[in-house]
Amino acid sequence: MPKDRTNKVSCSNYRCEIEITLELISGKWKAIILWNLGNHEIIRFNEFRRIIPEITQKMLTQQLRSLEEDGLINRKVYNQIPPMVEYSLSEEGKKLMPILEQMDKWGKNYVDNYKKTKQY
Amino acid sequence: MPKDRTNKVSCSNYRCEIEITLELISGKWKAIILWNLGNHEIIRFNEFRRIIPEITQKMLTQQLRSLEEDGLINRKVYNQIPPMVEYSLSEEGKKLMPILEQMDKWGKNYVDNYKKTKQY
DNA sequence: TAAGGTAGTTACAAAAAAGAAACTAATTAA
DNA sequence: TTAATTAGTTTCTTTTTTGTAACTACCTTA
Repeated sequence: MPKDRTNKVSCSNYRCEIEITLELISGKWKAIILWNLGNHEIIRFNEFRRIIPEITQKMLTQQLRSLEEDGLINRKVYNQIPPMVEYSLSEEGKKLMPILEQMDKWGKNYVDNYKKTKQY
Repeated sequence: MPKDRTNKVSCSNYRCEIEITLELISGKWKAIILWNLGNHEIIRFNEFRRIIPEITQKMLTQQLRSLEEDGLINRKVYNQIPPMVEYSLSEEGKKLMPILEQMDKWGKNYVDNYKKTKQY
């Protein structure tokens, strides 16, 4: 009869806020968007399209709106023609950057260790 | 004419290993699986099913295999009847734990700041 | 007068992820 | 001999995510 090792976990039940955090930055584009905002301070809509050429307008709008709704980025609209909209990290968004940096480091190290056996 | 702020980003092009890291832990179950392994050392297949009751057998196998293939967890099979299979974090997987911890902390703080306005 | 730049929206289609339910094999215990 | 336990597999369906392509409005420049 196996010992029960499922005693204590450091979050309520077995779930935790990792899932929330992960959800906010998951998907094909959100992390790239946040990361670029972390490095550029302010990025406009079409600047994003130049920085991330593969993203479609639809996905870009969708992801930006979602990030805004979640309070990770700010959207500042200048009421002028031609339109000008500036995106930037919110305070909460800025607090995410150390995590993204760690993920970047971990990923680089992982690729170094595994590039012999796996392809990306 | 707007200034071009898209000069330097701290990874090749605009993409970076964040995407790789994120891919490895994304999905509905992987982070929970890793987090629990970080807290329990060893977990058997059916133990996982008790810890995470909502997961189906199919998803559990699928995610465990994927994590194993990516080198984040170890799968140790004891050739006996009834079968016994022990899952644990690999060295690379262990290195992920500080990131998950930070994500947990960030998420908790985020929920504190935003629970007034948003529901989860 | 037509093209180009701004920041989008809309409808539809394809692909990927997740879930439901039934099935497997070997052994032991009742 | 029937049920329970282990660790899964398989097929099919639903849901979610992502992509394609065309369209909008307003103004400036050629």
